[in-house]
Amino acid sequence: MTTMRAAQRQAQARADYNAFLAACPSRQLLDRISDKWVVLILCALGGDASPQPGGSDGPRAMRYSELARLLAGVSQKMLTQTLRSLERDGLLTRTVTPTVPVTVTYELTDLGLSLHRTTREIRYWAQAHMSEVLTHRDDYDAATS
Amino acid sequence: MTTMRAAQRQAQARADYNAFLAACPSRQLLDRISDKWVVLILCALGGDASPQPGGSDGPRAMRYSELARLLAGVSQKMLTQTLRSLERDGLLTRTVTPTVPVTVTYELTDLGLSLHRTTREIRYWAQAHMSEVLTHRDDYDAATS
DNA sequence: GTGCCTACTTCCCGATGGAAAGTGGCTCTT
DNA sequence: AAGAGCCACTTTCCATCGGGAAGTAGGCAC
Repeated sequence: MTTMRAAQRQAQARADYNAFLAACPSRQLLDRISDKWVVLILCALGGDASPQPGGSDGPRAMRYSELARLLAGVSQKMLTQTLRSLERDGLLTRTVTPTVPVTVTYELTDLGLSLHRTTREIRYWAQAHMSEVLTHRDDYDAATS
Repeated sequence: MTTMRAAQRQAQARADYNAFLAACPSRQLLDRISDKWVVLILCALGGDASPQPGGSDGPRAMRYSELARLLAGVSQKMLTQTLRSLERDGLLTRTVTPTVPVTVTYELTDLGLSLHRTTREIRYWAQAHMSEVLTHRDDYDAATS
């Protein structure tokens, strides 16, 4: 029953959802995931901590403080907020272990992993084409100055 | 000469750029492209106007007003601003044709096209997994209410 | 002239994100 | 028993950002 409902929804999705329409739910979802902290959190939990494409050790659970350290510059407020919304959307799980002091770990779900395949490409693209972009910026600024 | 310099920069890129570091230029670039309007503009110019993955007619130049209509909900201010920054970064070109009234068209460059491959995946992901996300949201809200 | 067209640009204001300080629960020290 | 410390937040305050609406520029038609 659940499976059928999911299959039906999927079929409906392919037919109805269009992120170009402002009122479409998929547009809000696109807005949500087109966010720097979302991309970086998915990359972090996906195991892309090292700079090179080949440097991934696969997805792994991470502690809150570990994420805060890796995503240099994120405020605690945004980190918590973003993690909560990703948890609500089913992209990751939040696990509280009653050690002392308490340990909270975050881990990608299968759904989160499927999006990670794309967000990792965004990061790699930014790193791989940085120099090209820098050159274009120089040209543009020189031409418009 | 130009080619060698590009190759050198590329080599340096792979060695040095890491988007997890707040001060790294690639981090700012990641911030820039992890933006809903950037994703939608690239999708629009990449020819993804129809909702289905198979519905692309390939990249094409579009007028300002055409983009404004397709990206429902974008303000003129943000559209202009985002297009300018994408032009500066070399992802698209802006062409003014002195018709009457004036015609301004935007078209992806090769660099823009290479990023479009990824942004289109983001849109498809949002549309394909919308129902799953909706289910998770219901579950989460039911559990935390 | 007046109006109309496209493609912006400017102004104002409410929403959003960052910095920093505060909270709570538990344990270890003195 | 009273601090002190640690982790994971939560709250407060303020600056910046983005949206809505109105204004601008330049050219032609009437």
